[in-house]
Amino acid sequence: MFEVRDIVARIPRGKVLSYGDIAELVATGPRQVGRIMSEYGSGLPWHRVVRSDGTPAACHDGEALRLLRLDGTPLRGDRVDMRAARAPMAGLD
DNA sequence: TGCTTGACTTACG
DNA sequence: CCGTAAGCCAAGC
Repeated sequence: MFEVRDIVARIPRGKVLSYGDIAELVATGPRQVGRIMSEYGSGLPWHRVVRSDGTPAACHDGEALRLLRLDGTPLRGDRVDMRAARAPMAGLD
């Protein structure tokens, strides 16, 4: 699960990653990513991790939007513009 | 070992 | 846009 923490910690400012994307990188299911975040997500920019449709994580959605705005993440209304805000998965190394 | 649950995803209506 | 269903992997009981 260090993988997940490492990846989330490396997400560049103004970019985001979906649970599914992280799940692909760590070769596991999206639900595990969420579960890991709930347990070890402390201290990580969890607000840069959104769902595949661009909606913020299930908790602190208002907080997430606020932080994303501060990060300069391409927001479209109350959700993230995934097309532009999805971080390159090959560069987080 | 088997069932339930969850910061999820995709597809349908 | 919202609700429902099936698939998914791991933890907890």
